[in-house]
Amino acid sequence: MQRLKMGFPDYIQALEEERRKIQVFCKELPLSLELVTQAIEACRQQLSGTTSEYNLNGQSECSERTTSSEGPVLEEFIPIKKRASSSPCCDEDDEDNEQHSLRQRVLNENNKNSDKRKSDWLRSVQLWNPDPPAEEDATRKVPGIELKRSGCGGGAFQPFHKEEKAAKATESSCKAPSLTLVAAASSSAGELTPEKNQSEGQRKQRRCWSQDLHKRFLHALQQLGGADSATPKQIRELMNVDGLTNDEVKSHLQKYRLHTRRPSPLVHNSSSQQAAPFVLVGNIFVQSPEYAAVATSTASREVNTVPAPAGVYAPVATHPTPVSQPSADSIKKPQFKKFKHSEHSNSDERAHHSEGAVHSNSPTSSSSTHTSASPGY
DNA sequence: CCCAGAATAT
DNA sequence: GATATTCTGG
Repeated sequence: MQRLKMGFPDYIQALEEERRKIQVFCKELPLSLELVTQAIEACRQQLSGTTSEYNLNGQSECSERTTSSEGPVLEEFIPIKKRASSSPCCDEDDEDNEQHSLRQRVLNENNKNSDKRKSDWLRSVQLWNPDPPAEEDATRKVPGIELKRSGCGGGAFQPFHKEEKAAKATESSCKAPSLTLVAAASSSAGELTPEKNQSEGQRKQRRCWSQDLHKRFLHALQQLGGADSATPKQIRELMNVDGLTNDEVKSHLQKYRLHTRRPSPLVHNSSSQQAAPFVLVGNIFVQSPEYAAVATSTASREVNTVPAPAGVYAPVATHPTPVSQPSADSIKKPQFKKFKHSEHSNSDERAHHSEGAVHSNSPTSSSSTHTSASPGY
């Protein structure tokens, strides 16, 4: 009950207030009245008797401070259901059976669920590649708790924020020191898992699509004229990443396309139509006021600036364009099989990304603007 | 048989 | 949800 939130005296007060209200209906709600009255009674007794006991707060042990380092408070959050899911990447230990959920884990430092709005499917792309079991990373091991490393992918989303990434020693699981957005750096060689010889038909090790990897992917995509016209093989070749397989690219491409087409067909509740972070003006995306307000600092307005450079992914803003209500499907259209990309009957076809137009971008400078070219990713 | 893409599985 | 693998069909 709220007892936890308000402390006894307050609780009693609340009860009394409640009783007052109920009293009006004592005819209709005799029992309720009775119950509340009893509750008040009970509370009072306890209050007088054992003062504390409930005392609320209930944060008892947050004890575990992340040892030294940061001083920041650690109240306020308490990861509710942090489930360190599988730990596929980085070392296939997998198999995490028991889970002592309770016990609040401290290490929330990395917990930044700031936004989440659809657009960035990419946000979830992990940062580094599997191989190095070597981490031991910064995350302090809290003595008693051993958080299952979620490896790369796990599900932990690593919001690599444009800024901050720099310092930040307390990275969470993934985040290998390397990588960090160091533009070229890693380059073709470094990455990739050499592929352990997993004899048998073991499932392949999960491939983690690091930022760099994804960049290459995007880059290749651009050169090929968009996700719709590029084929896995071509992409793989362009990416020139050693060890990368067609299937992996294919899979990634599939996901990419998926996220690209319809970011989030969800909640369009009547009343509060959420303002999309970006709006389409002419044929370019710009930040909508609402969002701009939040993100102001960076280049106030500037229409042509497409999505923040950081993201690398431009929020595709597939426009609602609610034409006659799609009613009950459109989400599933097994209908036509392979029409390849080419003819589009008026049927669905919501604002396709401007693939064709993209091309231009000079392959060489992947770093800089990069983003802009993305189809709308 | 190779490949792409969709559908499933994990 | 992200990847991997399997299923279809060209």
